[in-house]
Amino acid sequence: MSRAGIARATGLSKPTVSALVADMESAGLVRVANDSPKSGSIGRPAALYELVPTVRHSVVADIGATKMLVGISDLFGNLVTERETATGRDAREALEGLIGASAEMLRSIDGPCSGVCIGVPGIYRRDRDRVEQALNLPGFDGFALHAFLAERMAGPIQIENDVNLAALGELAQMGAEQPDRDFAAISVGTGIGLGMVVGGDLYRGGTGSAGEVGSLLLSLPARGAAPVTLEDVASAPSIRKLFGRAIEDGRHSRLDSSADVPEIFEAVGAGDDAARTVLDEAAGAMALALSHLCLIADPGRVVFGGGVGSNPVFVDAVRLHLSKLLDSPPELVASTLGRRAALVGAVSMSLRSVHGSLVSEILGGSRR
Amino acid sequence: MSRAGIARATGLSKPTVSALVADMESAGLVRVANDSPKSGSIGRPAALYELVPTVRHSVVADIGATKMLVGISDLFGNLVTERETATGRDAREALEGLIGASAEMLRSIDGPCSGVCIGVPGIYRRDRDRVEQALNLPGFDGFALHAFLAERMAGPIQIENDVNLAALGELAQMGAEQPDRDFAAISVGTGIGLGMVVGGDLYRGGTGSAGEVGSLLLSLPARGAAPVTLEDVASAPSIRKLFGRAIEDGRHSRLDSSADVPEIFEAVGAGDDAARTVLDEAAGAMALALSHLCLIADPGRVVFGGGVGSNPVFVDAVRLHLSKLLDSPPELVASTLGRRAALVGAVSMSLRSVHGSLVSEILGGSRR
DNA sequence: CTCATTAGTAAGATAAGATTACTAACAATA
DNA sequence: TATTGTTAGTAATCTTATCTTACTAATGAG
Repeated sequence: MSRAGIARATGLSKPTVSALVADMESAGLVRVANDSPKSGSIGRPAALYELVPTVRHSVVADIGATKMLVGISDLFGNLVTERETATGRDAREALEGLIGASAEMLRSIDGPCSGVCIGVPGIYRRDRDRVEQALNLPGFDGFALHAFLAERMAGPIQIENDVNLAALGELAQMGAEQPDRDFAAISVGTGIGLGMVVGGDLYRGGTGSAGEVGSLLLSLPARGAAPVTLEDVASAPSIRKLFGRAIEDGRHSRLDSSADVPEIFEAVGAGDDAARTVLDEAAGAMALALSHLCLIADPGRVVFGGGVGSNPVFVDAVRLHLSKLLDSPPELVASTLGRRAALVGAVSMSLRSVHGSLVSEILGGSRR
Repeated sequence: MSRAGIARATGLSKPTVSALVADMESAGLVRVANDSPKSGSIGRPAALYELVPTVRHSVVADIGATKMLVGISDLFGNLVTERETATGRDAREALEGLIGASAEMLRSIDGPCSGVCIGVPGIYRRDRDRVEQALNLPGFDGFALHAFLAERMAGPIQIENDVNLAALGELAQMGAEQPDRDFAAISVGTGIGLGMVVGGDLYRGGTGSAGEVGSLLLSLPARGAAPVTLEDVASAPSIRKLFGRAIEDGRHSRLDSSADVPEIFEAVGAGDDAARTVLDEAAGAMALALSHLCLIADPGRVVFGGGVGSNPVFVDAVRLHLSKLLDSPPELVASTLGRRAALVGAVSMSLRSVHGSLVSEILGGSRR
């Protein structure tokens, strides 16, 4: 963007913009872009300025049950480095792996780390600095994550639920094309989670535990009977279990009773009876949950992610079931980010905070 | 608030504040309060300034199915006048009654009307200027409310769903005591509606139709069977109907089969069998819907309003059922605002806009 | 080669607001 | 009762971010 363009966009005068840009350039925050046109259009060619992407780097990570993604992001949100490692046996091992990997990756970068954003598979409560309901990873539950990391890493540390980060990732992915600032991202894999974006920001709820749709009840449990939740029907382990049971019940199938979810879903297209039954059950339950979500929160769009959720066969089946439950169902799409969704969201979240601190730093500097 | 206090609160210097306050005082927007202490504490006594409540008035209204509340609010949110009239036969008659009543009430006020906020029993779509799903009032559905009112009334016109306004009303009622800026207000009466406050603001959803919980399905409808919604079990008409049916089915009761909802609820305490059954069914369904709401949106508190909802018997029953469905259920309380909830909310909403326009007016004036 | 057009700079003008130092008005205390 | 400490408010001056105006720089079109 040129100085004159900034002046037009902000309403500030050209001299003011020039002075500010000069300050920022001498501070090393911006530079003249290489692709500034020397000619081509009428008038004096503009000197296009761009952020120097390397003045700040942040560490981003997504800690999963078995695998962990760690990366370094620059100011543009480009992942300069990225690495996938095993999570390890427990929380401490995972975090030490994370710290080691990030330290090593930061060595190839000049300048310090100016922020950390990590996604965790559970509810993180800022007020108490505790991870809750992190069932997948031993030792995570009740862990004081912020205190642990603040001692060992530089810069402000942000911790967020992985599904919420995935929602932010989808927001970043949609980008400027579609300004869909209100939507929901549902992740269906080992568990089922929901992240909601409201007005371009994450919505966390009153106590920070919004989006725990895995525990959604499919109906009022009969007296004494065990309640049946969405996760009992539509998560990956449940789908496998239900498929195995369908086979035992004598349903026809060309697949083995220990088939994997992608195999099951693929078999549906080939007319597999057991696979069809299981998919219908899972998609029907998900559609019911979605109908609740739409009537309560009315997201403009729903993005499905995770191993099960990003499968188009699943999304199509849910869409069909939902159309029977709602008059005007929202747009359902399958995520294209795959397993990197939460990492992309972590980048997006750290960018917000880094940009904010950059602005106040520039203002603070010029006030002196 | 004193000039020195404003300076401390805003971070501006005392001379600046003094100049601004002097401007506002000469413009008639603020005045020295009568209760300024001439003595009592150490130091020079502060001259306490207050907004002049009568510089702006707005018209607020809540249009119900049968009755309509119209009032005039000053800058403090005091209802200077308030009137209850019959809604009339259709939308046009209601609106003409509203316009007539407000014009008459405004005559006793000096100065013009600086804003209008009305609550309607249906979804209002700003983008299309259409009321939708206003089933209770003939002629309302599809009515271009804003265009109609803008021709006949002065100032900016705000139109909002009545349940959303009731939620705002509860927020205003809670006031500064409890800063509960994330909560849900459920209105249970002829219909069932939900208003959500997120971060102190109304949440309307992607298409503006968030909170239509009346249509929430209690379970996946069996193939070919009619779906059963929350409203089919827990709304006032449904409760009466179910009670009548329970009597027909031979349940014991000291009440007539045409008993009213308050009578039915009161009978529960006396051990009435049929009443107990019906209450359990309604409260159970509501608890299921609440469990969905909590898992999805996690409100910090839920306020029940409306004829059925504000009945403590109902709230107690829902609380009991909900405690069986959720590990940590939110606080459930019955509204104390009664039928005036939406009107109070309309006052609150109009205050926000009037305060906003006042600020920009003052700034605009001082810039000249 | 000149003119229209757009980018950027220089120098003075303006005004919002800070700083400093004062006066005003009270309570507490000797 | 006079003094002292405390808080409220004002007067005069100064900073500084910004705008305005008028300029130069660099290009394409004719």
